[in-house]
Amino acid sequence: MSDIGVTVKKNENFSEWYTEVVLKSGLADYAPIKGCMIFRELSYAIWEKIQEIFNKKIKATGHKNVYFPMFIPESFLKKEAEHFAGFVPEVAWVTQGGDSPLEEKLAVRPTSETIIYATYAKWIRSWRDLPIKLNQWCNIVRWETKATKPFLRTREFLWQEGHTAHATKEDSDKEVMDILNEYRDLMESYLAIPVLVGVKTDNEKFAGALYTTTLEAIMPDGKALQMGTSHNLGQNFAKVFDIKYIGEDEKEHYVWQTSWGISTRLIGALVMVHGDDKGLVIPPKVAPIQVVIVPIPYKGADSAAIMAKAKEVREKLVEKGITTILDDREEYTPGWKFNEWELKGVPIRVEIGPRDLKQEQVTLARRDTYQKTAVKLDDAVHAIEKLLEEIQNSLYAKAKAALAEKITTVSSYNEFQWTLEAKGGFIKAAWCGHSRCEEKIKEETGATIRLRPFEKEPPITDCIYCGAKAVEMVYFARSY
RNA sequence: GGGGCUGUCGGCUAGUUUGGUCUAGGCUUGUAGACUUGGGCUCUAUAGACCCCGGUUCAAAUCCGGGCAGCCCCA
Repeated sequence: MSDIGVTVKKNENFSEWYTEVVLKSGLADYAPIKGCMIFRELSYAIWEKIQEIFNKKIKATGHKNVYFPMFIPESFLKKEAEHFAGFVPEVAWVTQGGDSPLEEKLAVRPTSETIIYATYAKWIRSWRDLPIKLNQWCNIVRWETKATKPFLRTREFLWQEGHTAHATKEDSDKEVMDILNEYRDLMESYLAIPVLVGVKTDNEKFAGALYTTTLEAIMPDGKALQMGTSHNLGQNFAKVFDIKYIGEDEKEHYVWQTSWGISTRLIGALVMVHGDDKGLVIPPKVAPIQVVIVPIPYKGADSAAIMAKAKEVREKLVEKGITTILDDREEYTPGWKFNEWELKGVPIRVEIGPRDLKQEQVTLARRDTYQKTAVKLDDAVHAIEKLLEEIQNSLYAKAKAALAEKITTVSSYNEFQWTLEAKGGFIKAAWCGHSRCEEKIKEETGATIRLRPFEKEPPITDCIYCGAKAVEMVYFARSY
């Protein structure tokens, strides 16, 4: 019996708990290809929600969606040396078509900068062509050799990648920040996952970028998860792909470019941050099903009246734009349904039984706290609307508190190591700004600098590793 | 990157140590029916499996080798 639901406790074996929730809730299944996964109905519906939200945001600021080929000629990928070196270890290649070998092998895109920018070179002539702001939703292949995990690290995943070209550095800087802010809003206001934002160090920046901005969340096991990145590519790609325009000054200039992306990894974050021992907990704003109505038709009770009432409530909710389903399956008992919908993370369950009918009420059960309340039929819709909002806010508040609890400021390397072992999470420490210290710390502890925060704080000590004068406080963590 | 472990009906598993009544057992699920329904009811009937390739052997789910797939732990 117990093996229908989640059998592992979240705080006892986090890793196994995650795997169980993902499989049993119906989010995903394993594919018969190593490191690949099947996005089932539930996770794909969440992904569609994310697409809907983000599309609305970027379209409002003049971006348009396009689709470029998934095959990239080797020669394109090679053009930007740093970019090529960064991606080549995990590129999957197509070397043969039918029976005959290809003249030039083709990369299955690990990211699309090169193929898109080769085309930008063709399209951009004048300052009047700028800015160009395109985005695509597509799949990506990175042939991971490390252990894979559904949503978090798979050989193929889904994402969106935005690619823009601008006349000036100022414009491109602004684009990087605008997108970062939209990402942040998506994560915090919709997915209810608070993030830290800042800039990556040179070691951790995107291969070929001038600088990379990032959004980082913390997971309950104390590991950081990179939720999204927005890069300023400078003129690196413009120079190798020869993307030039004639300015108002009648002179030739290279364009300034940005690229940015979020992936289905976000779904993994959502599972880890909000889920509990009973399964998924999906924030109302991204829940494919927001309300489930479970009728409770006793033998001898007026089942017809209960059903009629259930349908009436559903109609009213649907009218308000609340995604509602009525679970009228006769082969399952209410108790069974309760468990199933909890496993699937539906934010609110509405129970309607003889008792409710008699008192002209419905019973509301919230997924996040299991709290049950009775509300009068006339107030039901309003109460549900309010409760959805409250659940959304409460999930965010809870995650926010968890994030705050997982940030520790340390003033020595000893304390750093001790904290990392005992507690994990983000560790805020003073850093001299040199890659060497960062590398040594990574080697010795496995932690990397996740970000250099935008909000600068004066260093409280010298560099915790080398003792030289520190330039800033940065956030370290072990990460997924 | 390093280490450990696992693969048996759709799911969870017994059997593997010590090869042989294993014609592979149980629970759950599926299907048909009855009974129930406020937290995974109960009963009856029925369906369903040894990951793949090779080796050892009179005999392989069991031992050996390889492959494929998955999980966990550490960095």
